[in-house]
Amino acid sequence: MADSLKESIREALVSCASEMGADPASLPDVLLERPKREDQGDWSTNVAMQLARSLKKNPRDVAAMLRDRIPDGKGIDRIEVAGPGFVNFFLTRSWMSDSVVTVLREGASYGRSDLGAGRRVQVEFVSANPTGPLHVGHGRGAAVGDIVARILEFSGHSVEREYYINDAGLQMSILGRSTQARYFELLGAAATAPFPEDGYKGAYIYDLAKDVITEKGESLLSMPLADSLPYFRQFAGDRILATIQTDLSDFGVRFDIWFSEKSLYVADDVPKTMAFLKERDYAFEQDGALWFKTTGFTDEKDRVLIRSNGVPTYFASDITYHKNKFDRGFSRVIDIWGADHHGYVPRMKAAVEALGRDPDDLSVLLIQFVNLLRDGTPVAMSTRSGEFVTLREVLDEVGVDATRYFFVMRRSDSHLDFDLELAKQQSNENPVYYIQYAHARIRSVLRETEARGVVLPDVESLLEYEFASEEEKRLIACLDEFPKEVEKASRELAPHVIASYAYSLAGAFHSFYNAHRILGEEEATMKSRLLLVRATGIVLGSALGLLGIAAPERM
RNA sequence: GCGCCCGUAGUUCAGUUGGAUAGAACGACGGACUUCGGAUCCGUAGGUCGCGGGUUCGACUCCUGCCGGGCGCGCCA
Repeated sequence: MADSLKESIREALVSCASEMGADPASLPDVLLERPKREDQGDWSTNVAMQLARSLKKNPRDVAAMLRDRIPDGKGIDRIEVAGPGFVNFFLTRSWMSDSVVTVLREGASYGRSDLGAGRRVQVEFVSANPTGPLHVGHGRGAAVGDIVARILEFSGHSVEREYYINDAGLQMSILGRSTQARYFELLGAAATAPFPEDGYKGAYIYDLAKDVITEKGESLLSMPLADSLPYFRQFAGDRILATIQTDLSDFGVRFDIWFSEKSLYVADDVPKTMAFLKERDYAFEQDGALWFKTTGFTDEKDRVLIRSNGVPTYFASDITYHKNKFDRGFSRVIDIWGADHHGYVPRMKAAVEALGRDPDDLSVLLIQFVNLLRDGTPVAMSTRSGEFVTLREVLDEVGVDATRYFFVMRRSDSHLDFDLELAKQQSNENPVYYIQYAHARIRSVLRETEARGVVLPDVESLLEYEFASEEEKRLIACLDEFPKEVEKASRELAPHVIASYAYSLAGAFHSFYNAHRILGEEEATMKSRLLLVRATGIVLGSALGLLGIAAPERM
């Protein structure tokens, strides 16, 4: 409906513009929106005001001219000029059954689009060092990344999900030495292997050390520390990665590729990339180090790639890794980082440009911190001391669905208050259950329909029916919005758009359900409402699917 | 000191090509169907959109100065 309306407006616009001597090529895009108020029509456009600006005409005159040139019929009841120059469209009731029929015809693919035109997109997220369990902050990144990937798939992209394992740096050695020290400590030889100053103090290190004892007994006690260290490092790293993988999988987050940083060094990719940059004059030597030349890019100063002691920086690894990504043929790469890395973005963009790509081929999504609360008071967390709330603990306490929803209910780049008690509550304070309850209710009504032997009519027969109530109208308008909301979420990489959409759809349904009976109504009304209920179930199911949250049959 | 983000109802937050009377949830208060699920619904109160200037027909939105909060500014990762 909106599309054909847009076309009519477009034609009228061209006709007006040519009469007033404007260049038809420079006309504004026709933007249709649903006004907030009933008396402002079903659809509204501000193009008249847009056009008036460039023509230096009175917006209301342009609007009136536009109104007179849009043909009646085609579902339009009347057109009004309002306010400073809005053109408001009041539709005949038929648009509602049209919309419901569209949903029912398209089913689970309603809302899908080919916005991405099948382009290959990579989403890299979480990528936490395998030096400890995932904490709450990682959880938010995991939820956002996973849902962004789902949204991109739904809007026609070919998506790969990747986890970058930082297994090459100093951190892994510290992990190994920490585990080693705890091993000796547990076996009463703490003095032999003192705990490193910058070591990982979390209790999980003791668990790892116990596991080593189970595997190896006391056999590592007599070995020189330097000789057993590689074992500890490998063992601890592997175990922790396995834990991370289990946690993510239990959180409903799946990865296609687990990419090891180490593999970049095994294949000599880092030196090759450095040579690549040098050849193109983007890198130079100074003070015994190799530097990335920022001149000409948006970053503020030159950065070290290879230290004077010959050890590459994290930045060098990262450039190499991103070159590797683009070499794999992705047309777009999305990185999801903690917001504390925001200063790193210009540098990485500059690097991408030096690699010969458009800097916009890389999108970085910054995830703000999670402020964990219990009954309104902050839960103390400190990574350094090893006291932090893990993702696992939150999942065990509040469950997957509520955790996912809470992580994406706000914009990713704003701080998030996560109240554990609230998330657990199965009450009206909790939006997750509100949404799921709507779905369960829908399934329940449809089960009851079947039990009473009511046969749903053909979808097409709905076109003869006119929905009349405010609640039906609001619900259908909401169903109608879904494709646009998906598009917006996809364009802006914004999962919270879907989260709040699901909430309003559930709300529109609850209002409808409360105001009207379905079963037992006069036949045409009953069957039309049943089809509406079914359509709502489809869209609500899709929205929940995008969020990776269960759409329950009953609760 | 420089840079990025943020400041909207008591609280937590929506609000992007600048548009109509700034929205929602929670909390508070008052109500609802003897039937399909009350984990629901309906209503009321609650705002100088941090403050001051500017741009214009029109600013929560754009520009600018200040105030307040977060984060970042390494041959760390």
